[in-house]
Amino acid sequence: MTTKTGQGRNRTMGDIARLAGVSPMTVSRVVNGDARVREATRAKVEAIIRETGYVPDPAARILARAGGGRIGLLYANPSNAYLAEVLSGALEGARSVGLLLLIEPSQAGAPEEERQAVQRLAAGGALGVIVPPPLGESRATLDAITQSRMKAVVLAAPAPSEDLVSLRVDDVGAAHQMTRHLLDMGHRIIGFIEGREDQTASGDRRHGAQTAVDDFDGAVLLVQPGDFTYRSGFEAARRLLAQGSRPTAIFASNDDMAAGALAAVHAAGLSTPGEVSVVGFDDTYLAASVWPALTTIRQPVAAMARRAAIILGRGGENSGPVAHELILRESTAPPAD
Amino acid sequence: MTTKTGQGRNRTMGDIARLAGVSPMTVSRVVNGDARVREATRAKVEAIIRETGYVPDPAARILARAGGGRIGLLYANPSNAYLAEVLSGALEGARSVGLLLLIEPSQAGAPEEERQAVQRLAAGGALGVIVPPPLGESRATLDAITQSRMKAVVLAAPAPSEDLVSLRVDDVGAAHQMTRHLLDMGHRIIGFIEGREDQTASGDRRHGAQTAVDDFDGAVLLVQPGDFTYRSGFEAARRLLAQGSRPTAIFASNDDMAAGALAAVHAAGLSTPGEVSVVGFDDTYLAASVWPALTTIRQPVAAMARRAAIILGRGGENSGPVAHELILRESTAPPAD
DNA sequence: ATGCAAGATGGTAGCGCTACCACATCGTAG
DNA sequence: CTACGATGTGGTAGCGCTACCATCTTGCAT
Repeated sequence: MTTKTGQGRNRTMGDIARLAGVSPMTVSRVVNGDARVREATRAKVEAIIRETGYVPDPAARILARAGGGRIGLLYANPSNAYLAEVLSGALEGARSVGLLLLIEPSQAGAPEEERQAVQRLAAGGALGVIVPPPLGESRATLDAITQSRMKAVVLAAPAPSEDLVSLRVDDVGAAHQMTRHLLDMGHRIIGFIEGREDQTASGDRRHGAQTAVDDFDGAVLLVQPGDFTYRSGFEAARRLLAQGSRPTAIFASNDDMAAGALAAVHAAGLSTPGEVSVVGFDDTYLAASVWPALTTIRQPVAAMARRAAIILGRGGENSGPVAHELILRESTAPPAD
Repeated sequence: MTTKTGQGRNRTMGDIARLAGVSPMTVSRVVNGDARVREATRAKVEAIIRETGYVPDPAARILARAGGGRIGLLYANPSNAYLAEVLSGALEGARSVGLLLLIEPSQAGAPEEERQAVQRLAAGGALGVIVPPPLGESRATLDAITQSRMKAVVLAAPAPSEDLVSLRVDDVGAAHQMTRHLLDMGHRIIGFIEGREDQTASGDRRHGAQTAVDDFDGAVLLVQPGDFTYRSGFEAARRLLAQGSRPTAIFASNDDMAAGALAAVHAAGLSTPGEVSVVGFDDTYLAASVWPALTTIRQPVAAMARRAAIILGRGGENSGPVAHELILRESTAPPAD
């Protein structure tokens, strides 16, 4: 296979440099968004890049940056859509700051596996790790990370220590806002389905809902346990609906449980939102595909992951809460009276 | 039980060589399973490797292999639970054959975007692409791939041409098996909710179900259109249940629609599986989390992706159907009577 | 013994890119 | 009009690994 003409062969940075009449170094700077390149030069190089469809070789890049410039993303097969969003956000964020993303499978609940996953990342030269749930609340993973002296950004969980940055929405505030929304609509008896106890967000959401109700005269919150699964939402809702004073609205701590609650409401021969409003949390794809579509709280998962990558790259210790959004859909209405 | 002291920085091949008292080249041969290394030498090197927990740097490996050794994974809608599985399977497969996986976002339905995504992969030196649905049935993507002269393995869709390998379960056979299962249980009126018309699998599944019913005296299949969403499943099931001769079982072409059907059955005041059995297809996480858990067909998505990576790496033209599995859960029972 | 193929091993040269430092420019102050 | 920091830009040296070829051992026929 001869490749004299550039047709089949992949172009290298040197080729681009020659075409643009600059040195390879300058091309590298342009590609990596280095600020100190004159605007005219940058434009010329960028034009050639666009024209040739040049893409820098990721392998060479990783290698050249040995010891820096790579970050890791751990994932623990959370079979949900969450991961895909984290992934695309992290990918984009990493790209934007010129970092390489090392993706490493872990396995929540298996300490030894978790430790090894972290070590593979460390061995791979990652200087920081993005840790999506549920790994973010796992001692094994967290300990392994600090032990390897890597930085980390934990997603949707509290910062477990000073060194680790955490990116999460204000669960308390969001739950408060959602509850307040139901209250303002006229609901007075609100059912609340709690999430798994071992996740900090569960307690936070409940707390937010509780304070909203407490601040409102004549309103009550009926709490039922759940574990974030559809099934637990179904059962918790069933219990809620069987109570003497039936709630006119049910606030489930996540969308899966809200979907379950929806099914329970229908199974009880009631309508949504006519007789019982149902709301969720997270705004996963389920929320929009269920019928009626769920009013819920949107967590900007992809954006959080993108920001995590950037923090790891640029070192911003930016740990403040991420903005959430109340998404109004069709599963809520004022109570019938 | 593996590593001893994983402390910090990764070792290089040179370190291992020094520790073993051989040259780096020999270590490389051992790592790559080169036959011409004396048994004693190999054993010694392997011992050191095990002891130190050394892992060769994949980037360096690929770079040294003269640009070859990478494959791409295209992904379209990041909110698909499917993707997470494809990703982990592909990652594992790529690793097992020493390939670097380039992950590239695309955008189904936007031909220009799709073309560019493929080109970025080509420019990145990918010698093959893994194409998960729905990209596998998109002309834009497929054309761009052949045009770039890359190999491709299309997941869960028919091979669009001779050059492209396809990895998919036998949809016709699986649907036939599922239907047969319902028939054997005693169901005679079976509702079928079809998938999106533009995906080949939809027609295949319907066809499989139809032939199973046709071969069975006194059984009928009531078909309703759907589009693979929860909502369409809900509505199709509602139509099915409103018919004069109500089906005692509903076979939805995927799990999302089955979940919707479940909700419709309950909304109609009927029980599952007591009065109406409901089955799905795909075995996504939804299938197991819904209540009652769905009897469905498992597509080994991760395994398919792994195999795709291996085919791309080793070049096995292995295009045969992938084994599916009928998963029996709680949503099916003989018809009440 | 001696020669010679086959079997093991080592040395050298990059793969494509980026860190680091040196060197041109340029502007502005003295 | 020189001095000097600030700002672009180029040169050089690897990152960790593997081709490729050179070299050194062996085993065994002659």
